[in-house]
Amino acid sequence: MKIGEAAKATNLPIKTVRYYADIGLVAPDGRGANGYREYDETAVEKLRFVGRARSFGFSVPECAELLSLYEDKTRASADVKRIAEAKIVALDAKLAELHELRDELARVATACAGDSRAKCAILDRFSKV
Amino acid sequence: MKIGEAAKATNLPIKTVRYYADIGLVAPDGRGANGYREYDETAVEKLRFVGRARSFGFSVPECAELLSLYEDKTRASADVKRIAEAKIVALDAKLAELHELRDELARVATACAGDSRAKCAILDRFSKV
DNA sequence: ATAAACTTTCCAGTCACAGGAGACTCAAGC
DNA sequence: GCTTGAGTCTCCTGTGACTGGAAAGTTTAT
Repeated sequence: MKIGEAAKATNLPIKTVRYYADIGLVAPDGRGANGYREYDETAVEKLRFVGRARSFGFSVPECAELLSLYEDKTRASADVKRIAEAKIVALDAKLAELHELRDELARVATACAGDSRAKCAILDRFSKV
Repeated sequence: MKIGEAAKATNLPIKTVRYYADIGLVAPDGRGANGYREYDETAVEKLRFVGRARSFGFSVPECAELLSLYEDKTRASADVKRIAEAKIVALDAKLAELHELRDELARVATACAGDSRAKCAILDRFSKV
């Protein structure tokens, strides 16, 4: 199939599919006589794989690593587990901080009277003027 | 305090602090006679807030909006409250998304044997939609 | 036959920084 | 007083992961 169809099938922008081909992350099956990229089911499968991994917060180099693990079925799954667990630790830290930020913002919101007065206790604390 | 100390206090790279000053996101308190940026506790507080907000995917313009809650005393508090509450909704959505991501990743990581066997639930999960 | 849609390459721009050069300033040690 | 090293300044370029657009060729539908 051509790049447009592959893009639709993987739910990725055409530009992104082309970009992945350019950087050698997911190469198309080959080129047609007209020079068009040809994607077979395997390539589409890899694109889907990468798309999902990216949405999980893996960088492109990490995706390349995962993809190589994916391609080489004989490799130990411990490698994949190690990468995933490192990612979970980072996510937990992010979650904790996000909660903190959310609560801080909520404090600001509740401290606001919500009327037309330009007075806000917490804002006063931060404002220097 | 000078930029290095401010950077250390906020756990941000010096380059980033300078960048925020350049684009007017978090201006230093002023400049010393030698031209060095001077940061007071208010500026440091803002840097900390921005640092956290940025790490959750809030763009710089969005951070500017969040900061305006602290900075703009002339804004009616109803507006402040409205903006704050909209951001809280966005934060909650982000929280939920991250939670989902984290749990999904944790689930497949535990399912992954982590030994030398070729089968890995993580990779399966990526490839099976 | 022609128009619309699709694909190609190439180049520029984006966002939020990061790296490095070259010059200036400051505090400490000799 | 001088040197050394660390810290800071501005300016310029590079990065990651795309995204947009131009100009040209190809395919498909009417």
